[in-house]
Amino acid sequence: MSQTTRRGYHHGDLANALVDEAWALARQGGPEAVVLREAARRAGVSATAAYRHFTDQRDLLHAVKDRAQEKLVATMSSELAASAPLPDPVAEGYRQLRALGAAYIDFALTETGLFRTAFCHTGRDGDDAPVADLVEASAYATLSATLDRLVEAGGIPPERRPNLEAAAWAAVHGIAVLIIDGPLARLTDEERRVVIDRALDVAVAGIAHG
Amino acid sequence: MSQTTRRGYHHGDLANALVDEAWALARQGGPEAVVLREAARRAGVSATAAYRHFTDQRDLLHAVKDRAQEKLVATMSSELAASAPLPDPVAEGYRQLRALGAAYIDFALTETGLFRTAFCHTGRDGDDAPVADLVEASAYATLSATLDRLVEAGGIPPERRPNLEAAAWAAVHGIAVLIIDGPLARLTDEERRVVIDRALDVAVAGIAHG
DNA sequence: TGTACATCAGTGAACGCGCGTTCACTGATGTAC
DNA sequence: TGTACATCAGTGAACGCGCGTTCACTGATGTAC
Repeated sequence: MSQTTRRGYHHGDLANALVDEAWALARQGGPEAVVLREAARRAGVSATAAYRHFTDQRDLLHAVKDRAQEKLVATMSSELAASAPLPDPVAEGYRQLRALGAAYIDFALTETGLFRTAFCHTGRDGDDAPVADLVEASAYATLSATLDRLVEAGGIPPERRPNLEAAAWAAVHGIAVLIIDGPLARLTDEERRVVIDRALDVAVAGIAHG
Repeated sequence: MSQTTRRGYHHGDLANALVDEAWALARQGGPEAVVLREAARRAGVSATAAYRHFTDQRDLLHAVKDRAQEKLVATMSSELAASAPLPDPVAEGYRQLRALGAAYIDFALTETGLFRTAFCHTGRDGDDAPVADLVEASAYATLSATLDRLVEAGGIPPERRPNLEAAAWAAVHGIAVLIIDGPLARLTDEERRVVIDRALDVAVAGIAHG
């Protein structure tokens, strides 16, 4: 398709086309599937051409990783926005928290390749983005804001507020990873649903009482 | 070293020697570092010799994976046994739960290569061991037994018992993964200590109240 | 509007890498008689 | 105790693979005059 939009010798927007193809590879096979030569092939271009736009294969992978992270955040946000708020602000805060967690896990299970890519090593300097980077425009920020609202509404005493992001994140991330390629991979869909539900209950209860 | 114990043309115990070397590779570089040729090299043997004892590179990796899982369980068990019990059975149950979680995370952070190997794909049939397999001789069994004791002692109402293993496991696994190569990788040692502590508090509270 | 020329964005052949794996082989070991 | 022979456990050369990457190149584009 990017091939059909190509006009003549010059591609026009090869950088984006390559990321698109790499994205498709990642989506289907995770970060290991992001092969520079294959992305170029699919874009209808010689492998060398990629080096006009990316310094490295890692550079290309990193672009996909960024996009995958954005997609995760966008999915969570939109799922949150789509749901109906509750009148009680405390209940509403907890509902949001649970919805965020559910959306995170759902993304991980339905877009496994992208999820794994969002959390892969690219080996690039500045990779393993420090939390500081994540605070802006990320799942972390959304989560953080939700927790803040919960404190304001009186749902969580302020002295228990610190570091709740990490605890909440760990709970949902753990479930996602254990199901994706850990010991919970063999569960049936129904068992899986139950386990996810239970884990979310426990996580929310932990934030409420711990 | 395995080279020095070698007597003559026949090695004597090449299978174990290869796993030892592969183990050392995994310990230092994770599952990707388990290179059959390198393990053979280190064992002082031609690469081909490995095929007398393992059908595949995957087969060798799987042996290391098994051993890494056992090591994780052994570490958790011994750390649990080494700590002082509390008089109150409920408090003791929660103390054990927390100690197990702490040991799990500690193993993940100090033996990262082995931890990652314990949870890697080997692509072998029967890999991604179903939970059923794990119930015997595993971290899962230890956790399960601890939760059972907690129910018996009255620390958890029986109706809230189901699926707590997965929830607890997810919490500690999530923290470990996020720190090992996720967004929490850049924390200082002190921040890390605080985050782990907080996450354990929240997880235990969740199990107690959720 | 036309031309000269720098720059940009591609090409395609080639390399090195290190791996896993196969092959035909040979030296060592153990067992039957 | 000695010998024949099957079997076991190694050897070393070689292959194919597909990758990332470099190289010298050429076609297309845009700008100055």
